[in-house]
Amino acid sequence: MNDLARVTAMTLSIAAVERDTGLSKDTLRVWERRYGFPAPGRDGIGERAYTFDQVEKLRVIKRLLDAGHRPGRIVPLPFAELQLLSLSTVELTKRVVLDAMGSGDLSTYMNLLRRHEIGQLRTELGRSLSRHGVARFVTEVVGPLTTAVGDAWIRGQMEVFEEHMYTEAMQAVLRMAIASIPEPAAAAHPRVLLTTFPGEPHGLGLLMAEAMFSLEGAQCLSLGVQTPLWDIVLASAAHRSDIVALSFSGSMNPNQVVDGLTELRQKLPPTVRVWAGGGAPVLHRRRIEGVEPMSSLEQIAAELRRGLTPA
Amino acid sequence: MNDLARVTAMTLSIAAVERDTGLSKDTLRVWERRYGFPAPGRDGIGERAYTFDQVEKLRVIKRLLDAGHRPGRIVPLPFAELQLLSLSTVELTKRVVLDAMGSGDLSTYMNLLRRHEIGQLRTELGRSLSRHGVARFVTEVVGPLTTAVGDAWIRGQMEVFEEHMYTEAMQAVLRMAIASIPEPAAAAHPRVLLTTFPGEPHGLGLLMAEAMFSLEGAQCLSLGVQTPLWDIVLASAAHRSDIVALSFSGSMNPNQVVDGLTELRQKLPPTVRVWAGGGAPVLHRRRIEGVEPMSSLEQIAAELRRGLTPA
DNA sequence: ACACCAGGTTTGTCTACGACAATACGCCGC
DNA sequence: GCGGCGTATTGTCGTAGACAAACCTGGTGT
Repeated sequence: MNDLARVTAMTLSIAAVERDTGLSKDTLRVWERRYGFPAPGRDGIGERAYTFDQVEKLRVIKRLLDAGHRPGRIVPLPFAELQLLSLSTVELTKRVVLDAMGSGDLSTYMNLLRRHEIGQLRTELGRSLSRHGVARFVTEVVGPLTTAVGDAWIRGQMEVFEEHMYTEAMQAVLRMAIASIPEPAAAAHPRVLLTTFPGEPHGLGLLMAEAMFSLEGAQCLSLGVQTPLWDIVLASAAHRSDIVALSFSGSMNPNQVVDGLTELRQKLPPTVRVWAGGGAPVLHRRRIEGVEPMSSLEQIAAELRRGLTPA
Repeated sequence: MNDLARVTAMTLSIAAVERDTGLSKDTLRVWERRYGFPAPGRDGIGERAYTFDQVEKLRVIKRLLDAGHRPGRIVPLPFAELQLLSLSTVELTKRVVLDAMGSGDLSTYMNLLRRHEIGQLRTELGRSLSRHGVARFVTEVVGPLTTAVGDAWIRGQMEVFEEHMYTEAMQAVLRMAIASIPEPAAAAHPRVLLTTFPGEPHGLGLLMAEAMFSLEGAQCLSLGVQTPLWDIVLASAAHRSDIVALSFSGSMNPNQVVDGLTELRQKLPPTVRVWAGGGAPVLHRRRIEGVEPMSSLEQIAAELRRGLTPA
């Protein structure tokens, strides 16, 4: 963080590495102690100074962690082996990709994205929306495509900025789709509050859910992403919501998911239902009292049609 | 984080407090050492257990910090005095509010927001957009209104969830406005990449800027918020952008702003210009070599019209 | 009265290393 | 092959001290 480090820019501070890799400072220090990597040099004042190569390797490691590998096994590995591992991780998720590729023009969209033809991508997505209607577009295109994009990222075949481009394009299309759904008659329909927890930046799941809810006539109020817990409670009261719907991606820390949901459940009145959906595996591995896991977008519609009699 | 704490839910762990207040664990511990507040109890395993009252007070303190107060002065103060301070902080920002209120129906929108009439708010904003056109809508309504909302939050007169509601409603309107701007003829216009740094979650500034750029015929590519530094560089290369435009709100840590901009400037080719705008005071207090601070939305249009001859 | 500089205080972040609870692995017996 | 139990792994929290950068304050010069 001193001038030398900044001017030469050959090294990064621990805070910069935390920002770039998503690994906490505590974790970085404890890995250094335990596995001997990363072993940063020190700058003039004795603070850790990481090289670009180290950060590069850390990013690959982070991806592999998210894909299910364990630190003790992979952190000590040389860079080349990590890259091999990245590719072989394809196996774990092959089914999803095959599903995705089988069901339509997903590969078309993926190719447009890879070529950074964002305008074209948005046009094609809009066309698909018109052709299939909102419901099928969301369940058969947006859902699988988003999974495929996340998957490509895990395998190291897609950069973060490409995922951002995808999110931005899809967001534009989805918001247009949602705006096209007519407002429901006021009463007799459930009121739904949608948001994500702090630390969860992925908003596409939220928009997909909002579309599904709106199609069933629910009165939706979205707070966007990363709402503090206490504000979810306040907003739920202000909106008089029947359901609080949360979205969790695989990038969320499982502890934060479980702790947060437990805490939220306690702070909300028992009459308010909590629905949790998204790609985070922890949702289905650990049951939480009073929180209903949604395993698919279709389940939203199904549950709503079953009526809101207590679970 | 043990079961006792979770089940009784009368206390929060230090991680939960960091999440709810935005104050780092390090800061919380050092305040306890120095000022004697917060002085949390300990749970069964010796970890800090914060009460709701303490968290409540911490949130007020955080607001006051963002408004320019200093920890040593305010952290030891009793709760009642902090609340008084919150209100008297009106002075600091009075001018902005008066400006805002003077120039149109901003108070109408503020009242709708306070009453949580989000549907109505969106309708009225859409009407205003149609009436004034995109450019005037952005500079005379969105800008001042966003400032007024942030200001009300500083003064403790608006909850975070209300700010989220506002952001969501405005985002819908702005995206529609941007979609209505026709694509420019391909060549001869600058290509602009828009995004924010990690840690900066506020996306409205980005959308306002995108609207202004698009109106001037620029080819915009937005990555949304919180793009890692290195991915900004990659995206800039992929998009062959002439300008990288960043947005910073007052909530950003000044150090992260300066360090990040310095680092980004070094990683980008010198031919790519870096424009930094938004409400963060640090942008105008400290000059950064090769980074051009934008003090207003109007300046975007002005600079673009001046042409892209080197600054 | 205003600008500027020096000296002192404040403040966030970094250092180090030990400890422990929760989770996941892997072995064993069925 | 599959369920249960001991062991290894792993992230986070604990302590306390240090220091650079930012900020305030008071004094001097113009």
